[in-house]
Amino acid sequence: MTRLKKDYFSQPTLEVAKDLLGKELIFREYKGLITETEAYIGQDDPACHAARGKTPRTTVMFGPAGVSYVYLIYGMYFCLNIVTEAEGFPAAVLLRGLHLKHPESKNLNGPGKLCKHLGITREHNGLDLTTSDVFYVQDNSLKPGYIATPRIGIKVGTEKLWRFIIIEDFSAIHD
DNA sequence: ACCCCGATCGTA
DNA sequence: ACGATCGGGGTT
Repeated sequence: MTRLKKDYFSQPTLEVAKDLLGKELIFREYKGLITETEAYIGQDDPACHAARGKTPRTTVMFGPAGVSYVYLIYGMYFCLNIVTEAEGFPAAVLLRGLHLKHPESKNLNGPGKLCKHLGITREHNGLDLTTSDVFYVQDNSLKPGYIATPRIGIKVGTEKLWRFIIIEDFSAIHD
């Protein structure tokens, strides 16, 4: 059991997005298994926030891997991403689902619900998950099966199957 | 300064 | 099917 480091998040985004399934997200007192992700990859991906270049909001996506990208969506919800790939290449993995195991068992399906329940807001944007002691991803031995589908809520780039969902039911698993 | 609209979600 | 709610970013 080891914490995922810079080298891990620097891999190709699709690899990271798939491999993060089943890994443990730790945020303060919360711990849960990642059950759903989406990949947003570079300026050729029209659905990527950084598709039209670097702006104040998307600056962190151009930065080093393993850093959080948190943004406000629809004026009401926050979404949590982890930046991937080489510095200068804007890409990230959106965390869309978490099977919370601690301090309570709860299925957080949806990026807005995930952030709301954990208390993740704009103030958690730009944090380095590879050095923080309270916000990071922990490796484990799980190798869950998954399916790939189009990404949710976008109007462009829908032909890419860049959403990944765990098949297994983790409701009975605890550490 | 203005305006459009979005990587969502709960309610109807 | 739809409204809530507001900031990012392009346009005037």
